Amino acid sequence: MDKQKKQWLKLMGAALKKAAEDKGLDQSEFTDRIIVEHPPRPEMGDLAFPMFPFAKDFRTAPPTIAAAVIEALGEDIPGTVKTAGPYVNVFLDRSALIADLIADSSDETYGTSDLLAGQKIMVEFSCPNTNKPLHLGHLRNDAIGESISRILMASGAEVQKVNLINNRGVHICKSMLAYQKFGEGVTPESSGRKGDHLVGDFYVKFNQWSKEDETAEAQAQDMLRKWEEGDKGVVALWELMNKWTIDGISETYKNTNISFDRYYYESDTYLSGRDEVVKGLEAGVFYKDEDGSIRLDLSDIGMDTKVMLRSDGTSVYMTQDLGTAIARHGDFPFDRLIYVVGAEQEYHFQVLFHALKKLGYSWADMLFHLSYGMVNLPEGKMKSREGTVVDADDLLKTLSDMASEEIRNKDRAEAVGDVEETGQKIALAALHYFLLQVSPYKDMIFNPKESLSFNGNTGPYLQYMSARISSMLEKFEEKKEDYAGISPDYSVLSSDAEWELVKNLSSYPSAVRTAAADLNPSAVACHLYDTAKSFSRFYHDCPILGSDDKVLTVSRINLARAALQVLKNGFELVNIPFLSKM
RNA sequence: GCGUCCAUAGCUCAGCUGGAUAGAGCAUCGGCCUUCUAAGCCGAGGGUCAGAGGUUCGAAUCCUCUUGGACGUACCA
Repeated sequence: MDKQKKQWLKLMGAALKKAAEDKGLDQSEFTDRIIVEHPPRPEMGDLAFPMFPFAKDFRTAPPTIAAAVIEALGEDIPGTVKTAGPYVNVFLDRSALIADLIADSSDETYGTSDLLAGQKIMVEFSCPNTNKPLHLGHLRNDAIGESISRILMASGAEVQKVNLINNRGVHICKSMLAYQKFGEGVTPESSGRKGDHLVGDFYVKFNQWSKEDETAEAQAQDMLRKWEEGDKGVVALWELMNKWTIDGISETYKNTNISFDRYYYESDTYLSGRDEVVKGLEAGVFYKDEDGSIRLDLSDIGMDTKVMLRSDGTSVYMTQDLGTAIARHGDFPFDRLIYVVGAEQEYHFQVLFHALKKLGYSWADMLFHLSYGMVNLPEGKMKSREGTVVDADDLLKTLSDMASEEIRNKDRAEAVGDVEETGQKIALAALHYFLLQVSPYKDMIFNPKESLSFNGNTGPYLQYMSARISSMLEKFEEKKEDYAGISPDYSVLSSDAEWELVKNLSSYPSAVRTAAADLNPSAVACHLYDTAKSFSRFYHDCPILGSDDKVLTVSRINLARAALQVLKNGFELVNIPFLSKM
């Protein structure tokens, strides 16, 4: 559709100019002000050009201009035009557009572009703590980060996905301490408990214990100090338990199709961050406060001061992020670094970016905080203390089980083959679609009862449509000989349902472009829903294999194939597994 | 207090750079399985786009104020 839009913009520009000349006006910048739209109802046309903006220049009512423009367009145009009050509505040459679509959408490159060619973009996301398993909030982060990365790649950028493991700090020591006291040597192997959950259990245990024993917090601090000093026993335990957690979390990543090109560990970067702060102090960017801490003065951007290094010389979150950013630019000289991090850390990133700028790093302007909203429950925030946190693995398991049960209830077990595997893929579709259909920056509500549905505007609905197309195409392949030598004729695809589907499929690339420009996967997710819905209507209204007209069958098959390709390509971008059967 | 963000159907969410009668799903009610998978399709009801001003030929969209909410304003991450 892009091609046609551009073509019509040009035609419309020329026509406006001609109409202006006829009136004795000389307005050469008309073309910049032309707006293309889509009429609200299909029977009104495919493209709409409002004439309001030119009313002043022409000193005429828009409908009159519309008529003049149509006059100026003449007869020799690819399609037909009609005035609709102040609008010039265009009806595109359908068969030409369909032929273009079929040709363009033949493979996985449909929807990709070179919009960001040559750009190196680093995307940071997930960033778990190593003291507990992932929860629903992480799943949103992961879904956004992974999807954004894929969308940017599809737009031609060279993308590096990075994860920062927060494996250092007193919260880690709390799990360790509880393990020392109550663990009795239990391991993930001996208990059969997934490593991250096992470590998380001890984190919970610590919090219970600290209520009874008021020295608990101090003991944890003491352990952190020992860790920083390199105490062998503490470091060994730290390494062991970190491995458990990371192994467990990695399994969750694997189950959700999330991956990283590179891992950074806070334990590696906090020291280099400290060096940077010291350098910054010497350079006069930072200053030493009366209390001994090293700070950044932010009064120039209307904020207070911020601690870069504690008075005892230990590092804070900021210290570490400073070191990490600098290390990253060395590893991968990015044109853009996108931090996918919750909105509650906006202040932190403002300070971080400002600090880097003041330290003289020219690339500080290329840092971007993709600030996303929280996932809340109907009763409010998820609170670990109240045990209302939705665990990622539990949620996935619940969804998978529900999907598997659904398969059996519908007597599809035999058709799909591996019920459990299919169930997992349906679960992923449900989850990722649910998380990505919402604009990232908005808070969202997860209602377990309602959100776990597989009907309606959901991921499984999208999968269902792709599965139906697949099995139909399979059937077509079986009787392919019957259609040998039959060529498609797209002028036979004249129903509303077909045309709506064609228009949707044609605008898929622009949905991907929007998603890339706005860093918003929901543009793709929502477009795919429209695709599935359009296909569904087409499929319902238009017999394909059942038609006696072989030309019609072949033409519709090609359209269905295009729909499947769009769904498949889009699924890849929003991390929804494709199923040929369900 | 100050700062940032949000407010669209009973609920969960779309609504592209301002444009024609504001859209989906869920829920409610009513149709459709002798025909390509009913996880489907079709239809009905449901809206003062939080409120008030303003800009504009034209506002859910831009500006100002008010109200309600979230988050932040740590030598936590």
